[in-house]
Amino acid sequence: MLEIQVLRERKDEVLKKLSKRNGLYTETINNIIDIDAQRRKTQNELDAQLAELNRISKEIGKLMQQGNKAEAEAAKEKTSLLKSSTQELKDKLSSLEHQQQQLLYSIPNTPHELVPQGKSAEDNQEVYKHGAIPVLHKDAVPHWELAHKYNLIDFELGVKISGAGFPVYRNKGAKLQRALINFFLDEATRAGYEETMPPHLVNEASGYGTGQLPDKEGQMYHITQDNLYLIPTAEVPLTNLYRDVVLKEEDFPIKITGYTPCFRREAGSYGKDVRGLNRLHQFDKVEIVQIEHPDKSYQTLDAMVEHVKQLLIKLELPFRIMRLCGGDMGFTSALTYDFEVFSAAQQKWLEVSSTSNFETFQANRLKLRYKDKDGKIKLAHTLNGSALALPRVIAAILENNQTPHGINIPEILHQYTGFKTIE
RNA sequence: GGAGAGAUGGCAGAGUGGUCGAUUGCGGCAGUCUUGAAAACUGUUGAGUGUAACAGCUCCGGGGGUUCGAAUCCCUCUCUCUCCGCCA
Repeated sequence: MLEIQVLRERKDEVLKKLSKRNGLYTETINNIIDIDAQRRKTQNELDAQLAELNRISKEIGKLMQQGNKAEAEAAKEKTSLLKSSTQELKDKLSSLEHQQQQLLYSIPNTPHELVPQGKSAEDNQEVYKHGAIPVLHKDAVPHWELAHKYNLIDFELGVKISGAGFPVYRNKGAKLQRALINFFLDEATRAGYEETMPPHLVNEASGYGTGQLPDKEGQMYHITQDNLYLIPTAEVPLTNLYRDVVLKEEDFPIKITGYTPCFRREAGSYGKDVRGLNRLHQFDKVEIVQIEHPDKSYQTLDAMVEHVKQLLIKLELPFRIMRLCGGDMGFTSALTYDFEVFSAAQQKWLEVSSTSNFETFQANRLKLRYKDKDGKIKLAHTLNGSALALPRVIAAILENNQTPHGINIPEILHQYTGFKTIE
């Protein structure tokens, strides 16, 4: 959520930045500013009347103590008019506040100056590329066939016990999952992130904190009986650890990592794009989150991008880094880098990480603040990145490393898997 | 699932209708003292909104109500703790 002061004081700048996104926000923002003016005016009127009411009440208290019943009664008379008019103002105020809040929720984050203009994924900017595209043998097949052939993942069995999008990993397929999770967590620990194991179900307030609610509730599984949501990413519990927190400057940076399964209802998209591991309702991911001083957050974003980059290099996967354009960037983000690995049998790039700086957008909702040197309380910056999401990494490992005799496991994983090949 | 107790400032813990935005202790910060530190002493120390700065206003788990006036009374929701039951 954008800060109302920013809209009030730097409207033109905000509108200019937002112009990189799809959608028009001028009218909404004008509307917000208008409502805000009314809201503040109403607040002032109300405050003045409440001050008067408080003054009279204190007077009555004194009169009662002095036993001056008659004057006390007279004073009471004076309050009745104030009471009804303050009530009216209160109602008006809460209605204005509500309207303003709803409108503010509907404005996405302002893109950073590096964000390219553009409507869709085609307008994203490639900023880095690494590794050669592998040339596969003539009988090479996509990962879902490999998964079947080597008994690594059983999609049909998943359908039986849960439904489409819930694969059952088996044998070396399951062990490869576990190996990757351990590898990612170890790398994050080495980079100074605190390892955590957060809850996989979160409450409504947490959903609001990171921006999944109120707009995107359809993407989350919702347990209505207890009003809990299955997390679509560890970003939600990890970032919400710092909801309603006032940090000290020396606490920065806060670096946390965690492995969790992720649950997504993902209404939409069918056909070839969703075959095999490309799109799932449940998948595993190691997330890295940082909470940082506003002056340093872009430096930190670069460091996080570098961290993810090294993971893919160590896994020997060909990949590219895309700077998302305004039209493709998430609602809450100010700058996002997507990592895509090349899946050689499918002959396409698969997104395996999204690493973003949210600036104060999440912090504003989370009330995640810090006290600066002058004792002023300010919003912190939040960042997060997948490091990494497993399924598509596995798809690429299986496809890219297949030979007529089996699949080679990247060397860095040998210590984790305990095996070097899948035959 | 059943029964009971509770929710107050960073923490502990008072406060049962009228200078309570909140006694006190601890912690934090500043100062005195000290070569320095500790101890002791003195002062200061919640958040939001608002203002040029004051003032004012709001906040004692959330929401609602009673009253001229509520941290204090009533209703309701949520959460926590204790005991019993069940259970990895």
